[in-house]
Amino acid sequence: MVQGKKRTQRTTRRSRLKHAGDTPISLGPLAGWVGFRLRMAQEASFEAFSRLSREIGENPGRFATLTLIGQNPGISQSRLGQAAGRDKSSLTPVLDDLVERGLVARSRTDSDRRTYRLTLTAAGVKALARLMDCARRHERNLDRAIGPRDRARFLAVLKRLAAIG
Amino acid sequence: MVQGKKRTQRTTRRSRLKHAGDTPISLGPLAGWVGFRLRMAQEASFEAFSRLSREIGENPGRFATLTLIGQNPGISQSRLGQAAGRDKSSLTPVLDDLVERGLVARSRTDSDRRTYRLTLTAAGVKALARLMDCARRHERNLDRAIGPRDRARFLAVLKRLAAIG
DNA sequence: TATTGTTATACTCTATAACTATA
DNA sequence: TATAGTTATAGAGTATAACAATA
Repeated sequence: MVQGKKRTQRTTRRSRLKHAGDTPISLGPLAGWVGFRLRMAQEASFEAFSRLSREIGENPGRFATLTLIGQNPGISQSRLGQAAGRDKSSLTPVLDDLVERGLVARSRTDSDRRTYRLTLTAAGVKALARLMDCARRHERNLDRAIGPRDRARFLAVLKRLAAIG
Repeated sequence: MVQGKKRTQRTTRRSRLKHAGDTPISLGPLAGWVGFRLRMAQEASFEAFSRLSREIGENPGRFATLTLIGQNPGISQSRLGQAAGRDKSSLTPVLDDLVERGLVARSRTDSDRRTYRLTLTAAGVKALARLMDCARRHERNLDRAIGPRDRARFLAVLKRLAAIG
């Protein structure tokens, strides 16, 4: 229990893009499919961001959580879960970790003593700022691959895809 | 051990896109970032494909493996791992599962008795065909969200993104 | 010595169900 | 009864390290 407390440094997938293999492998119909290419692109992007955030000693998975709390101070854990598309029980260890490391404060409200109000501490604001730097660098790298001409259109397509049933 | 053998039907994230919340949550800078939108799009796409393949009693995670074996008959487990970007040890339970269910055949070679040659069985070919149907339907759904005008360009961008260091 | 595949082990992320305390 | 959060538990997916068999 409370597994989220242990912070490991080597969740990486260093071996991910090893030597591309002797003989090229046939991808068959996969090669032209959006679903497949979407997954590959997302994995590459996540991997690159992980690397950057690990350089500053942060966990890429915490970034979205810190951002959402910073952007919506006083948000409850359940609301946060909804926004991130995760069950509230999944957030308990994440927040335990962030609180223990002094980045997030949980405070009870008077009106409804069941819920917590989540806010960033000063250290949390700082950590988020560092992660934002990483994210900006990361976005610049992605933009370079996308090309300035295609960016807006690409982003619009991604938004439409995220909304499919 | 050999955890891959148990097939669960409820790895789903039914609660993923629950009621979109009373008050809209501010995404802040996340909203305009490719990395974030890429993740959301990929999750939606994976979720949709999971649903379709579950309808036919198949695991979406097995699709790429079956496709790669079907496309490269006689491939070894190590090569397969390289192609999928996974460690060979990660494939052992996956292949145990596929072999146990009679979809894939492992046969030793004479030339090098360390490696296996992986091939699809007749049942494997059939299962793959059913998954291909799902994938085609899935692609049509994605294409509808993308729009015919943007598709080629979108795919090209995804390929470039997958290649970032 | 190096490589193929397996095993033992561990860690992340996620979920459901049952629980406590509030409402 | 219903909701917010926690705990117990489980499972998928992945990795590293050590190992046996083979090269």
